[in-house]
Amino acid sequence: MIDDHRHRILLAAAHVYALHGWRGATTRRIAEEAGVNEVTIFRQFGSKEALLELAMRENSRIELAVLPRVPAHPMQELTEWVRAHHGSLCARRDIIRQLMSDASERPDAAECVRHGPSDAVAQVREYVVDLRRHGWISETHDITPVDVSAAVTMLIGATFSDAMNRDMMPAMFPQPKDETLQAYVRIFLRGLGMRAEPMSLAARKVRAAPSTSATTE
Amino acid sequence: MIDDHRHRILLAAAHVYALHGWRGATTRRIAEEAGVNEVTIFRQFGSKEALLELAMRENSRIELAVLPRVPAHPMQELTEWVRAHHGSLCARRDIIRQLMSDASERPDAAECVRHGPSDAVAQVREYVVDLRRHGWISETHDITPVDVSAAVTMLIGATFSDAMNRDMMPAMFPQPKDETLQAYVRIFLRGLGMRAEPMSLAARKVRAAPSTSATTE
DNA sequence: CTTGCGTGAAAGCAATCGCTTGCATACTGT
DNA sequence: ACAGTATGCAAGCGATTGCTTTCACGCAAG
Repeated sequence: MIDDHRHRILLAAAHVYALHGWRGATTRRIAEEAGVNEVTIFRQFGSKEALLELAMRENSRIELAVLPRVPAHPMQELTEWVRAHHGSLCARRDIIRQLMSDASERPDAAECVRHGPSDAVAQVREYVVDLRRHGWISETHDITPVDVSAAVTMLIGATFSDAMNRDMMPAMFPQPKDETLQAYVRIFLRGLGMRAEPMSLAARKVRAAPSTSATTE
Repeated sequence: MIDDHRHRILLAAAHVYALHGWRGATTRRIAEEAGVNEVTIFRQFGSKEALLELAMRENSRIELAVLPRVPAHPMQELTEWVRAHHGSLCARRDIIRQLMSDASERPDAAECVRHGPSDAVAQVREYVVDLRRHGWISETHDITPVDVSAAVTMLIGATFSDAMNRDMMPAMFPQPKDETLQAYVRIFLRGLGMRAEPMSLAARKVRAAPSTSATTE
């Protein structure tokens, strides 16, 4: 029973915070939303600050999908991953927006939102390194390490912007979500100089050559 | 004298709002920051709502640089434009963050922030159309209209994300700002299948072929 | 000199904020 | 049966909010 109350309060706190931010997330509103007396909040968590800190730690983390260790169908794998990441960001959209604006007053709010995109960048960059290692991207091309790094940041950034802004600035997103995300990946891979098939050197690692993976879904 | 007061109050209102959001931008704080008695605010603007509405209308708009009507040095022109756009976004970074989180409570707050990126997308898309018309991008390539549209959204989205997040998530941006922005443009143009020189058909429109414009600065 | 007008200083008002207190009630384990 | 714990309810505290009122001062135009 007590855990049920704590859980409901934490959920309500995250929900109210997502809608109204730190100052707008009053203990009375959270209590009402949780169907709980306001005093219960203070007896269980001590203070509004402690409650929201807990609620954010448990509720602002976005789960990352995993990219395969060795690339088989880059276009397809990356598109699927980007869609999953975009979905995670959308699910926490309001909370992320509030955290980012509250960060100027409560620096620890930034901490909650920092890891998501950073981990995403790290994971995709690792995947791109594997792409090069397995011959999908020529190493002798005129693509510098800065290009690779920036391309990854660009893909994650565009996905982030899409998740945060699509509902708010429709004119910025003339195409439907799914096709746009897929196109992000296509531009990304083409911008990195990806081939339709991996080079002969590493070709033996791939069982069947996926000849259309770069241009079709 | 009276206009000087109004101006100082509007500036202070925008500044305090950028730091503390709607609820945190109290009339007492704004008055203190403006070096003005609190009553003066209400006598001049009527209410906190009217004041902030005015302050936002005058202070949240970001100025857009212009792209040349006919492309001559795409890589260089686009990079310069993206840098200017990034700078405009950074200058209003805090205000944009607050507006985006306040949008769930005050829908008209979203209005202030909507036009910037949308206009940017429209302008770059027009530039890309000109790129194709002048032969910088093959029309017969496997690049669909959705790709073009998404690429533009991607470039603006990555620039937006860079401006909003770079200070908050350093791990997401391992490379320095200027090189990253330039790399965004490079990935963007390469992802669109841009050539080093425009095609012969439209080549006569360009006086001297800028042979290095796609790979160098 | 007088008449407005813009301003500052001080006080205050109703509402809301985070948080506390006191007391009654219900459930749980021994 | 008893003690301990978790909860609800009502009331209230001091602080802060947006906003108002009252009075006094300075200053420019008639």
